Amino acid sequence: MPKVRQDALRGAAIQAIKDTARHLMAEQGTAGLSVRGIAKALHLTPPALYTYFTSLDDLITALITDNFNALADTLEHARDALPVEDPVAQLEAVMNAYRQWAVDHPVDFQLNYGNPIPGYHAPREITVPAVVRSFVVIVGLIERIVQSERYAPNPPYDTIPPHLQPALRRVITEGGYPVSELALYLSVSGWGEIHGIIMLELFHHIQALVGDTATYYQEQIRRMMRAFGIRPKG
Amino acid sequence: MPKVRQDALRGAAIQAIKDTARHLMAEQGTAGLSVRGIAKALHLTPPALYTYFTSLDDLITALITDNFNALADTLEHARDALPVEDPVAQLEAVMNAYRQWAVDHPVDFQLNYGNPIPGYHAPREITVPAVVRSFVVIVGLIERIVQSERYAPNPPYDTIPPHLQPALRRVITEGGYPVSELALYLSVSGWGEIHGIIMLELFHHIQALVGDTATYYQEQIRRMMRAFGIRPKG
DNA sequence: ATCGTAAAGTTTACGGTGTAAAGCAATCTT
DNA sequence: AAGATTGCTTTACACCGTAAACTTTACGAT
Repeated sequence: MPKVRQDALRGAAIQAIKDTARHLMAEQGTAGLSVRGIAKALHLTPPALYTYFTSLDDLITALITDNFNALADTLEHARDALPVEDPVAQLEAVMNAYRQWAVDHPVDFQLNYGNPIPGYHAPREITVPAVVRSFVVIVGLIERIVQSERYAPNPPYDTIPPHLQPALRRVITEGGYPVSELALYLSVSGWGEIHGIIMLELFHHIQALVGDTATYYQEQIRRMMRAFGIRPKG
Repeated sequence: MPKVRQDALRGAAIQAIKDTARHLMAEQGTAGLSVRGIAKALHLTPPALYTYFTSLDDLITALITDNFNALADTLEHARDALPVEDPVAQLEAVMNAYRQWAVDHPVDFQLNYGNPIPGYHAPREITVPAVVRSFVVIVGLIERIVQSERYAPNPPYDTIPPHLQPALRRVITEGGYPVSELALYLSVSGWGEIHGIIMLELFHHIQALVGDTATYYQEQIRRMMRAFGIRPKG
C-alpha cells in the first residue's frame, strides 16, 4: 500500500505548514500569519499550499483545533501528575496549568479565545467540542470534590440560580455528562473568573494594578475555591 | 477668526471618518476597517484620509480612545441615574451598564479589550489613562460601600493578599487616588470576574452552557457582591 | 484686491495580501 | 504501457496601506 506512505507524506506536509504558521505567529503575532509568508519559509509558491488547505481560514481552523487539543492535553496532564486522592490539589494544578498555557502560548490562546483575525469566524461545530474537552477536565474534578468531604456548601455559591437550572440540566442530559448541576454551575463560574484574569493579563491591563500577575492569579483561584466551599489542605 | 471655522470643518471631517469607520466595522467586523473602504464610502481617494490621520494605526488609536471614553461616560451616567444614598444599587447598575455597553458595541469592545487588528498595538500611554476612567467609577463606588454600613467583611475577601499590597499601595500613592487598598483589591477582583463573563459571552463560549447570558451575568454580579461582603437591599 | 502660502485633494506608483485558472511533471493505479 | 491523480509552478486578478508628486482651493497679510 504505497497509499499509506503517500498519506504519511501528505500528513507531514500539513504538519510542516502548521508548524511554520505557528512559528511565524510566535515571532510576529497574528499579523505574521500569511499564505505567502508560510510559502516563502517552506520554499514553495503560495498557491502550492492550496493543495493542503482550501483557504487561509481553513488553516486557521486547523490551528485552533490543535490549540484546543493541546490545551486539553496540558490540563489532563497536570491533573494526572497529582494523586487522585487529592482532587482539590488537582483542581488547583489544572487551573494554574490553564493560565500557564495561555502565558506560554499567548498568540495561540488569542487565536482561540479572542477573535484576532479580521474576516475569520471559527465554525462552531468544530470549536465547541474542542472547548468542551478542556472544560470537562475542570467539571470532572469539581464534581469529585463536591461529592467528597472537602466540600461544604458556602453561601452565596451553595445554590444554583433558578433561571440557570433548565439550561444546566439540558447540557447534562443532552451531553450525557454524569455530573451534578452544582458542579457544572461552579465550573462555569470558575471558568469565567480565571478567563477574565487571564485575558486582562494577556492584554496587559492589570499588570499596573497587581504587579506580579502569577501570584495574583494563584491567590485568586485559592480564594475562589474557598468562596465556593472547597476546603484547602488534605 | 475664520481659523475657527476651518478647524471646525477639519473636526467634522475627522468625525465623519471615524463614523464611517465605525459603521463599516459594525457591518463587517474589524475586517471592514480599511482606508480604502472608508475613502470609497466618503467619495474620496484613499490618500486623502492621510490629511487627517497619519496612518491606519493612528485612526484605530483614535477609535479606541473614543470607545474608552464612551464606555466611561456610560458608566458614570448609570451611576448618576441612581441616588447617591444607595451606592450598592449604583454599583450594580454600573456593572450591568458595563456588560450592556459591551453587548451593544461588541466590535468596539473587542477593539479595546481584545487585540483584533493584526500588526496593530495600542500605545500604552494613551490607552492606560482611558482605561482608568472606567475603572475609577467602580473603585469609587466600592470605596463608598466599604466605608458604609452596607459592608461587612466576609472571608475569604476580607483581607488583601500580602503579595499584592505593595503594588496596590503604589498605585494609590502614585495615582493620588483617595481610596483604601481593600476597595482597590475588591475592584480588581470584580473587574476580572465581569470581564471574563463578558469575553466568554462575546465570543459565544458560554451561551450553550447558561442559556440567557443577561440573567446569568446579573445573578453572578449579585453573588459576587455578596461574596465580597456587600449587603443587598437598603 | 492681490499675492504667497498652506491645506485638501488628486493621480500615480510600489510592495504587500489571498486565491482562482491553467498547465506541467512526477507518481500511483490498473 | 496508458490513464488518472497529486504536487507544484506560472500567470493573473482584485484587494490592501501608503509614499511622492502634483493640482486645486481657500485663507491671511500686504
